[in-house]
Amino acid sequence: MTDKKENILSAALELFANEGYNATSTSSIAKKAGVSEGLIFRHFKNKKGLLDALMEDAEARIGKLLAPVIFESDPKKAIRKIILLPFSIDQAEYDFWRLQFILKWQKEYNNPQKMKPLVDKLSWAFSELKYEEPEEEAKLLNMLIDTISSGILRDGLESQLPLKSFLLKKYGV
Amino acid sequence: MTDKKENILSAALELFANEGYNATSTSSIAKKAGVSEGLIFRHFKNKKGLLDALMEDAEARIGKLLAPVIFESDPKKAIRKIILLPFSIDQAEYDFWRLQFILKWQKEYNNPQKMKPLVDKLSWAFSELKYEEPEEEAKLLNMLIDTISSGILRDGLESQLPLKSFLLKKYGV
Amino acid sequence: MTDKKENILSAALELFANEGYNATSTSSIAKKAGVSEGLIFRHFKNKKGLLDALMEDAEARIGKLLAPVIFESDPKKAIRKIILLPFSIDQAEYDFWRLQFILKWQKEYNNPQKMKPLVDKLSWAFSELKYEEPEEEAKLLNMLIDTISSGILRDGLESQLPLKSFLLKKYGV
Amino acid sequence: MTDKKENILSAALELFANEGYNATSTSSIAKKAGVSEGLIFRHFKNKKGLLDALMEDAEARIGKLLAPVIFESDPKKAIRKIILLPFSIDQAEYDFWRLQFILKWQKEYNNPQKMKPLVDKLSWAFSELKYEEPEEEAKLLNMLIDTISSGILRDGLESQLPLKSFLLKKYGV
DNA sequence: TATGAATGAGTATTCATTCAT
DNA sequence: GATGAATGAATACTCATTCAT
Repeated sequence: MTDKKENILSAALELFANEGYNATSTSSIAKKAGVSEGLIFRHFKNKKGLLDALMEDAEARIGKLLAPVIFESDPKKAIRKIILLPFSIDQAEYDFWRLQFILKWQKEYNNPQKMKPLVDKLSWAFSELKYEEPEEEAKLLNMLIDTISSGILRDGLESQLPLKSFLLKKYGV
Repeated sequence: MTDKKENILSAALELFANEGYNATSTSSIAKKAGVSEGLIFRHFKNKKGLLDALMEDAEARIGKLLAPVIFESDPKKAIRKIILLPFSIDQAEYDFWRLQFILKWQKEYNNPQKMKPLVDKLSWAFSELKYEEPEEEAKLLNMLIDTISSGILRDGLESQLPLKSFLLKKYGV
Repeated sequence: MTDKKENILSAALELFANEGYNATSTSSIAKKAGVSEGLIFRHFKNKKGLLDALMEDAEARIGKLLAPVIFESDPKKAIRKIILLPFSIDQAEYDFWRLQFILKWQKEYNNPQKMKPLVDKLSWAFSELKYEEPEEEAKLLNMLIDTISSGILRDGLESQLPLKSFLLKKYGV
Repeated sequence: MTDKKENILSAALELFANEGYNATSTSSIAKKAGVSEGLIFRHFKNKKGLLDALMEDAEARIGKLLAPVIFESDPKKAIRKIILLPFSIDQAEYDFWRLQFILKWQKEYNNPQKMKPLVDKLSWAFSELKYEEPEEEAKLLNMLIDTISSGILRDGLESQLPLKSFLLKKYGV
């Protein structure tokens, strides 16, 4: 991938994540990326194609994020790692994750299955730990993770920090 | 408030909630409301003024929703009522609530304090019930309510229904 | 029809007829018409809609042109009038007719039937005059009219003038 | 001439003839020719240069077409051959001829003299056959040839076929 | 109050063309 | 000779907004 193409992608990510997809003009992307506006359309079919490219990246990134969790064989450690996930989001990736959350509200991009592996892992862990309704427990914790993440992305890490130790204690992990 | 003004407001609500604020043109609002485009600007300073009007409505509506909960004096019943809140959202108000959730991602409209009374009430209830860390418990449950609500608005009521009895049982209410 | 709408139509006619449809930009039309570019799209769905509006006008104009010929009951006089048609095109209507001829080469607008009434009239006239193959004669003369017209529109009236008396003599009218 | 250059020329011919010069983008030519867009500009100064190249070809082709007619020493046979010309256009050359006719409406390329040799030959033939006004007769027949040709190119060979024998009979050739 | 004509800045996208490789 | 990245101006069209009526 050429330099300029990457510039476009990262400029678009930043703008989409902070201004919203519709509020971001291709001209502003070009300006921020330091390229001509035309170049965007040589590399991507159209504005939506640019968003799609960003979202394909996403799948890979999500996989990479979840890997160390999925392969944890100790259920308690797994739960612990999962609880810690949102608190360890790299600031450099805030834009990326913000975009994911924003797009959940765009029908076309809302995919509740995206976090399936995580819920499955939690389900397994709670089952190992003899919880009565492991699946529901998993869904619940997953939801908390989700909301904490969005809280961090919107209001900053500190806003959610108190919940960290509280959750770890609550789940005894 | 005249008929036409109300038409504009409800057309705008529907479109903002489903297409997004930026993706909605004033001309599409006018068409859906059955009025001339000019009239929108007679009633509202500009497009943003229309959104603001919608959001002022919001505060009143939220108050009305929370009232029966806030005045509940039995802590268990209060928690129960709060858990049941998202499951009782009137379908006719989906658009309204969708818009609230979407706008959380727009810096200007993100106001984490909006649900403060609810968190306070939960805090009080958990305190009454001698929970060790009532404030954190309150935050947590509030978050769950939040995520369940957004799940319902995005994926439909049924998608979240299993959590209802599970939560009630979990909190023993 | 408002003034400005008419301005747009006549500017478009002039430009389409002289530069060609594709070579004419909506911005040049707006400039020539002395209106904002946006106004074009309020009055006409799009650039093609503007062309279509021009072409609807056309049908009426063609009708008006042919009327005095169609109702001529003397066959010789009919033929004479028809031969004289191209030589009497009002200079003010050159653009209009140029456009008709240019568009013949655009599949969508090529309609060989447009001049049907004229061919029919000629057919009748030659039949009255006991020509052996009146239909073929009609087609032939119609073709000559057509080519003379396009010659006049392209190279000016004088370029075709010698043919006038020659044709009248040839057909004895 | 290299393969690729020829590819470009024939792709351009096809597109110019069917979509029009302005409606044809250099990118579409490149795609159809199976070459890079840049190559077009290595072989031709610019888009117009490509059209010019096509038109230079034209002169040669017209010459080749007229040769057997010009050297016919029998006046009747000459007229016959000329009448038959449009009916013998090779289908493979339709695009080429369509382009000639379309460009007649573009001032820069309109050249009424292009068919001069043919008119001269007809003039000579009618003169030999003692027609009263051989020059006007020649112009007339040339016009018919012209219109028949354009009719064939637009509406197909069959549309003009009935005129063939009619004309031959009419001119007794 | 309500309309609808009108605007000018802005939109995504396409265009012909250049240039380093 | 040939490519493909890159450009900047132009394109058709949309937008929020104003204003005379």
